[in-house]
Amino acid sequence: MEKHRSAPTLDDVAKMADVSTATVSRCLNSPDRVVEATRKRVLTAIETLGYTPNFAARVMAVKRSFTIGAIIPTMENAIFARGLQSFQEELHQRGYTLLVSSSAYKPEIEEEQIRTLIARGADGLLLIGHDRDPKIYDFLSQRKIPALVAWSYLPDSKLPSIGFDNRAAMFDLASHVIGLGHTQIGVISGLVDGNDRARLRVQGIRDAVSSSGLEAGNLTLVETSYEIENGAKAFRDLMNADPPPTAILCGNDVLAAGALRQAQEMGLDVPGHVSITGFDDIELARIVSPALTTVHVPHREMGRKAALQLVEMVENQTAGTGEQLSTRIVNRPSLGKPALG
Amino acid sequence: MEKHRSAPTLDDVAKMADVSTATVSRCLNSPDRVVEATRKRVLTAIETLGYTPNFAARVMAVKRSFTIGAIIPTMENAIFARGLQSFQEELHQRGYTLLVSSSAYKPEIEEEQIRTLIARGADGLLLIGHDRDPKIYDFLSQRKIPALVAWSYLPDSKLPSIGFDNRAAMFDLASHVIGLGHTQIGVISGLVDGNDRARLRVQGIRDAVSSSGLEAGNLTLVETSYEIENGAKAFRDLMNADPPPTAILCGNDVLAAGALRQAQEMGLDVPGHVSITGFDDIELARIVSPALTTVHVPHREMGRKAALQLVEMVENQTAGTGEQLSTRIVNRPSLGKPALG
DNA sequence: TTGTATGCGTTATCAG
DNA sequence: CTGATAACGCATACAA
Repeated sequence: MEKHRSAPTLDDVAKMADVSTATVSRCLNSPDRVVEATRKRVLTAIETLGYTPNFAARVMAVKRSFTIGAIIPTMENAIFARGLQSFQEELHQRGYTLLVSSSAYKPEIEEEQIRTLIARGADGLLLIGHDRDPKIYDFLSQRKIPALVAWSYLPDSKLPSIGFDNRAAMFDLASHVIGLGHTQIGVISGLVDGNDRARLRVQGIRDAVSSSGLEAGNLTLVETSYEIENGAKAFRDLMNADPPPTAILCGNDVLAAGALRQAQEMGLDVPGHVSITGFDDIELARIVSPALTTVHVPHREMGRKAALQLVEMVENQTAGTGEQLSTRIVNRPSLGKPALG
Repeated sequence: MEKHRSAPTLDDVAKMADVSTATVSRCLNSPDRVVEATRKRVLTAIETLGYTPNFAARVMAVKRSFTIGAIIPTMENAIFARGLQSFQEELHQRGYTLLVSSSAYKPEIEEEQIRTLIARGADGLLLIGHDRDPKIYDFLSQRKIPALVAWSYLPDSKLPSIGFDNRAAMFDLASHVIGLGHTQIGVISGLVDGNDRARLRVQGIRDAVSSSGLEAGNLTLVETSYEIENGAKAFRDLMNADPPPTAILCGNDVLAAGALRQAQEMGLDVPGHVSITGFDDIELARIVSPALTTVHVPHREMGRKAALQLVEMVENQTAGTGEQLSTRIVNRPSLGKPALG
C-alpha cells in the first residue's frame, strides 16, 4: 500500500534540519535574523523536501493575504483585459496576487463576488464604476476593506476612483462630430442601468447636442448590451429613422465594430454614407476597416496607478485620493464630414 | 477612540445565538442536523452580524479549498477568454472558484504560477498545452495535484487533455488551401518553442504540403510572437519572397488580422492578390473585412468539459481520461483561388 | 541566535 | 440534537 504523501510542512523541514519551526519560519521571512550555517542547513532541507509554505495557514497567522481581488463586468472582450494586465503586473511586483472574477454586468453577481473575495481574505478590492447598491459600500466600510474604483473618475464618490471623466470624454467626441457638420446623430449605448460609464457617456452626447444648438430631436438612441451582434442590430434600427443619422456614436468599440460590419453588409460606405465612432481604443478599433475614430483610454496607466494606489491604501491604512486620467480623441477614417444633403 | 471592527467569527455568532461554535458550523454545512428552532436563531445571528466564514480557516480545517487554478499564456487577447469563461461558469455551478493567472507565454513564469497556485491550496489545475519542463510533471504527481491540459489533445501525454488535434486541424486547412490551387504557401507561425500548439500547427502545414506533392521550397515560414503588429510585419517579410506566396496561413486569428491589415496598407487585395487564413475563430475573425477563413475551435465546449472533468478528478481521485474535440474549417472571404498566373 | 508556546477561525470526532 | 476539544500549518511574543 502506497503512502499518501501530502505537502511537506514547516515541521518536516524543521525536523530534517534539526531546528525548531520558528527558525525555519525566520529563514523564510527574515533571513538576516538567523545565522549563516543553520540557514544553509534549513534551505537545503526546504529544497530537498520541496517545501512550499501553506498559504491558508500563513493567512491565518498574519491576518493578511497579499491578495487583491478585482471584479470586472466581463472577460469576454478586451475592454478590461489590457488595464487588468498592467494592474496585475504592478501588483505582482509588489508581492501581491490578483484574483479576478467577472460579474457578467449583473449587480447581484458582483455583490456575491465581493463577498466571496472578502471571505477569501482579499486585502483590497478593485471595482469597475460607481453604480452599486449603497449597502455594499456600507459593508465595505464596516469591514474596513480598502476598495478602489476604476474606469470612471468621480470627485465625490463613496470610494476613491482612478479613471476618467466619461461624460466629458464623450462630450468632446460628440462636439467634434457635430463640429464636422453632422446634425442627425445616432447613439448606440450600452445598458445604462447600473453602469455609470454608459450613462455618463450618453449624458455627454446629450450635453454636446444641446450646447451646440441642435434640437434633442436630432438625436436618436438605442440602448443594448455590449455585444457585437447587438451593435449590428442597433445600427439597422437606427438607420431606419427618417431622416437617418449621418453619424453614429457608439458606447464602445465593440458596439462600433458591430455597427460597422452591419453597414458593410447593407452596402453603406463608412464614412461616406454614415460615420461611426467608438470608445476605449482597444485593438479592435485599429483592426476593422475603416479603422475607428474613438476615445483613447489610457488603460495601462490606469491599471498601474490603480495598483499603486490600492497597495498604498492596504499597507498604510490610508483612504486613497483617486486620480483623474485624461482621454483623447483618436481620429481615424470611420469619421468624416456628412455627405452634402 | 474608535474600536477596530474586524470580521465577525463563528464564535461571535455562537455567543449571540447562545450555542456552541460547532452548532453554528453545522447550520452552515449540514443544516438538517440541527433542529429548526436553534437553526433559526443561529441564522438570524449570522444575518445581523453579517458573518462570512473565513476562507483560510475553512481550508485549513477541511484541507480542501474548492479552488481551481488556471494558467493561461495571455489575457490580452480573446483567444483564451471565451473558453475560460465557460470553464469558470461551470466551476461556479459546482461550487468552485477559479483563480486565473497568465504566464505571458514564459515557461519560467508558468512554473512560478503553478507553485503559487498550489501553495494557495488549489484543488486542481488547468494548464494550456503540453510543452513544459518534465520536473513540473514530477512535482504535480508527487504532490498528487489533479491537473488537466486544454487547447491541445494528445492521446499519450503525462496529463490528460481536453482539446483538439492541432496538427490535423491545420493539415485539413492547408490541404484545403492547396486544393484550391495555391502552390506558394506562406506561414506566419507563433513561437514554437515551448508551445506545442504552434509547433503542431506548423507540422500540419508541412505534412499537407508534402502529401500533396508540393516541394518544401514552396513553403516560406516566419515565426513570431502572437501580436497583431507582428502579424503585419511578418506579412511584409513574406511578401518580399520571390515568388511571393499566394496564400498565407497564420497560426491564429490575431496574426491573421495583422497580416490582413498590412495587406490593405500595401494596397493588396485579399483574397484577389493573396489569401489569408487564421486559426481559432474568435470574434475578430468575423469582424475584419474580408472576414477570415479560419479553423473553428469549440472554446465553450472545451471549457465546459474541462471543468467537468477536472472536478471529477478532484472529487473522486480519478485519473481523468481526456477527450478529443473536433474542429472545423470555417470558410469566409479571406480565402479564394490563386490569381491566374 | 534559537526554541517554546500560543493564537488565528473552522471542521470533525467523540461524548453527552 | 448539541457541546467540548483536538487538529490544521504558520508566525510571533517571549524566554533562554
